[in-house]
Amino acid sequence: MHEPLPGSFYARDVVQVAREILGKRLVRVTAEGATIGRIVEAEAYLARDDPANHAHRGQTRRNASMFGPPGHAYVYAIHARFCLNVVTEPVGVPSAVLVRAVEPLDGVELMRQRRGTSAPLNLTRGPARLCEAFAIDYSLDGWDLTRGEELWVTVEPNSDPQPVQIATATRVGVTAAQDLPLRFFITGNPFVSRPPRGHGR
DNA sequence: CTACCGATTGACT
DNA sequence: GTCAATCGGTAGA
Repeated sequence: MHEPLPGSFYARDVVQVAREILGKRLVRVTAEGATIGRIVEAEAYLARDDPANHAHRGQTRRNASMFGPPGHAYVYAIHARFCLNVVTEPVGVPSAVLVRAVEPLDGVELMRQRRGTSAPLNLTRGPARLCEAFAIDYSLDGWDLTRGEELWVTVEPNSDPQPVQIATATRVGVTAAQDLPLRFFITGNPFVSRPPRGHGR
């Protein structure tokens, strides 16, 4: 139970991984305890022809993890907050999936303490919020998610007989390649960070 | 060294 | 809906 997904899950096309990681569980274990959440929203960053990818202009110290093995974490900071990606595709191909939101399943009280708020929707809805709730920072950049220790992704037990319904939209916040349909989320899940562009009244 | 700026969030009108 | 705090990464002088 809570077996980590193998490297072969990540060593595939980044869009396929971004879609299939939806509905999986993100597990984080520290001395404080465990937190678990269902991944409900993710974005793909392509190795080629994607100017929104941090690796678009080549390898730097920051994005080095994206050039490493699939199934490792790429953690970066933006606006003084952390975001979590999982590295995909073979070594040397800098693609990754940004985990944008999870639905809290276990360890909710610990998430509340770390976030300093009790409103459920504010705990893990958004890439930097979920990192704070799960105590994810630079110390986990490059971490091997296939080890099944400290931080990993696992298949949800008692999977729904019906597969999750996936919607597609444009990525959030990017200023380059704004029109690429590379954001994926579970339709109707309230923990998705924001409705697709053009939604609402 | 300085200047610019972003894969965000939370406060505010 | 709008807007600015925030700070490390990157590029350039």
